[in-house]
Parts: sequence; C-alpha cells; structure tokens
Amino acid sequence: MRILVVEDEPRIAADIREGLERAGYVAEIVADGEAAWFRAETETYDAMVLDLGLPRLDGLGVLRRLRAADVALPVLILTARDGWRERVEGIDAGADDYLVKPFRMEELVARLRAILRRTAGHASPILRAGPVELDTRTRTVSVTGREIDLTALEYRLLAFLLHRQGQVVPAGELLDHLHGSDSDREANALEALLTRLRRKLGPGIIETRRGHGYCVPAEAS
Amino acid sequence: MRILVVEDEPRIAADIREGLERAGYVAEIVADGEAAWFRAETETYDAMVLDLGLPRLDGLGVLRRLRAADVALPVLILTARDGWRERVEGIDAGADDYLVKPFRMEELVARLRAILRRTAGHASPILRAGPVELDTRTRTVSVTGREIDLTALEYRLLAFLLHRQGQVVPAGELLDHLHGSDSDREANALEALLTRLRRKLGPGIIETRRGHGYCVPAEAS
DNA sequence: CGCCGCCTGTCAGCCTCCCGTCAGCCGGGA
DNA sequence: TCCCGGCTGACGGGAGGCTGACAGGCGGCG
Repeated sequence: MRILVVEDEPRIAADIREGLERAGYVAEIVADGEAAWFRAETETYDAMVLDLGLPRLDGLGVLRRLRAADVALPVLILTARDGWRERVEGIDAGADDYLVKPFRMEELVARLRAILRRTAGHASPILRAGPVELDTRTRTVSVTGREIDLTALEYRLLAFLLHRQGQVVPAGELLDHLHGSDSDREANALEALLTRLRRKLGPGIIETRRGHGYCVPAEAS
Repeated sequence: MRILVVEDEPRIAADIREGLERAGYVAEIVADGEAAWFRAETETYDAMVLDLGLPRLDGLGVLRRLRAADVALPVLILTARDGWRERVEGIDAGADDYLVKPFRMEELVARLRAILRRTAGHASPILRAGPVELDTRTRTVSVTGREIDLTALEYRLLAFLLHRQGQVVPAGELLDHLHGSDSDREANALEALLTRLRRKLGPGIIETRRGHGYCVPAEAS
C-alpha cells in the first residue's frame, strides 16, 4: 500500500511518515499542492493524505482538480480544529473522510485503513510480475503456479517492489521500509536478503541498477 | 465472531452482550450513532446489531451512511413494536433482517446466525476442513466423526479460522476477534490456546506461518 | 459458605530457523 | 590492470513460536 502524504510542515510530515510505515504502508511526502497534483497524476497511489492549507496550490484546489480529472484516489483530508467550513467544502469536493488537527497517529491509521477497505473492491489484491503472483489476502506467493514459501521479511520486500513495479528503488529506501527509518543496519543485510529472495523467485524478477537501486521491470506480463 | 452492538439503553445493552457472549460471540457495545459509525468504519466486525432510535445520529442514519460507503457488514435492526414504518425504511436502507422489541435472546442469536451464514457465502451451517467438522447450530466439533469438546475460547478460535479458511490471519487480528479490541492480552496467551486446541484437533489442521500468522489450509476438503 | 473442578493467562525453558555479519569473489568501468 | 559496487556461502546470535507447569478466577455443587 502506497500512500501520498501532502503536508508542508516537516515535523508533522515526518511523524506521519513514521506512523504509516510502522503500520506497514509506504509513505511518500510532498510539500506543496503543485507537487501533489503532479505526483498523483503521474504515479499510482492507494490513497492520499491531504493537508488543507498548503503553499502554492491549496489542498482544496488539489482535490477539485483530481476529481475533475476523474482520479478515483481515496483522499483523507487534515483540517484545523476550527475549520468547520473547510471540512464541509472538503467533503463536497470529494474527500472520503477528514481528520481534525491535532490528531493521534492511531486515528490516522485507523481512518486510512477504513477508506482503503472501502475502496478495496476496485483494486485487485493480487500483484503480478511475469511468472510471479503475490496474493495479499492469503499472503501467498507463487511462481509459474507453484506456491513458494517466503519469510516475513522476504515477503515485505517483494510486496514493496511489486507495488512500485517499473520504478527503481534506492537501497536506502528499501532498508527504511523494512526496518523503519531508525535502523543502523548495513547495506549488506539487504543484499543477503535479496540473494535469498532471488533464489526462490528465479532470475529476471528483481533487477539491479548499479549505483541506483533495484527494480521489478514493468511488463513481461 | 465479533459483533458490534449499537444500543443506548444500558440494561438492554447488557442483556444483549450477555446473550451474545453466551452464544460464543464477542460483543462490543456503543451507545450512540456517531460512535457506531466510527467503530464500524475503523474496525472489522462480522455483524452489527443496531437499535433504531438513538441519540445524536439515529440508527437509520448510521445504516444509510454505511451502505453509502459500501460497507457490506451484515446488519440486524431492532425496532419498537409499532415501528412499522421504521422497519420498512430499515430494510430499504440495507438492513439484512429486523427484530421487534421486546424479543427473546434466543431469537436474536438465531437471526444473527442466519444472516452471518448467508453473508459468509456458506450455504451450510457446517464448516469443514479435512477431518474436522464444526456445526455452528449445535456448537459441536468432530474429528473423523468422533465428537470432541472444546472450551468456549477454543471454539471461537477454530470457528474464526474456518470462516477464513485458506487465508493467513495475523496473531493480532485473532486476539481482536477473541477478546475485542480493548484487550491487553499477551501474544503468549494465544500460543497457549493454540497448543491446547491443536492437541485436540490433531496435526495438520492449523498451520503456523512464522512471522505472518496462522491459517487453516484451503484444500483437503 | 466453602470446597472443587475447569478454564485460561502467565512464566520459564527449549527449539527452530531467520537474518545480520563477515569474508571472499565477481564483473564492469576507467 | 585496479577499484568499487554488488553478490554469495557460511555461521552464530537471537527472536519467534511451542509447551509443560502453575496459579488466579469463576461457577457449580454440596
């Protein structure tokens, strides 16, 4: 699950990133409305957390443009405590839910899970890349129809790369996702993990881009 | 099975809780519509018992919002004796069944079981996995035809896993469904319970996926 | 009211196997 | 050719999971 977080206050943004990643999501932060609009249009996310009250293009503007462009992305908006008017406008503009600042991280995660569940009907729970299939409901992975056993960490790594199929992901980001950002693990641990995972998947699934990172190539479906 | 009960009258709420727990369900009570909406959206329940005529957001309002949000949760509504109009509106708003107050607890449980069975897609009230058979009406379990007795908790755990046969269920989720979300029980309690249950069932019924959770394998019908 | 049994959470000890580390190798680029 | 980034086999520590023992609690029964 990949979440786009639009928040200009660095402290809060960092908190949200940490909370989401602790809950097993992948968070990407952008700080202003223009960037949010661009990312939401050019990449695929599973949901968006949108602070109203942003520099450049404000949150409501982003939301309206998204809906006008028929982007069905679920959106959770963050509003100030006294932003009663904002909330109403936000819901009218197509937000799926709102949360009043300040809030507890648990609540953010709970509401996010709720709107993800609601929209879960649309997205297939199965991620595919060539001969590899990953079923998020049963947490099973198969290669050319044959089921294989992955450890918890291998599974998370594969799921993450499949969510970002076609993109090159830097090693540092992978480590962050696997262990939280406060990890002093060495890069070699990731390499060892990758070796073990590749052995189970077979060749050609996970590619190395020397100096850049790793990726699962887009098609070959 | 985890049931959300929405009832503002404490006496009745307590009665329902007791009846449901006696029948082997886990009941969580909320007293008003806003709370009901929030809980139903942020947690996962197997069904909801909803009193129409609540403070703040009324029962019908809750139901309409749930259905508008595409939440498929089975809902059983409670209405006053002369609430003919309410009943019709309730069914129109997406309730699965209704019950007229006052009612006998046995009837509530029976109807609940019926709508649970319907929505689970199980035509039969008997759940099977390999040599194990669980009859939800009589609450009996047998292995290769020989009846065994399970404690209340063991039964709940087995029933839940059988309902989600083929899926891997994380330990945290199992604890939620066994005790409700407000439990500070330790993971080890679950492990102890599993040991006792497995001893009665024999090997191969409940599998551990280290780091992922537990599951009853799908095939072996 | 007190005794007794069963259920279930906690604790401690054990076992399995995951995964981080290390050391050495490979291969591409200058 | 050397160097650097990435790969891989081996191994040991430790986390995750299992189980036997025990105790507190609750209901049943005399």
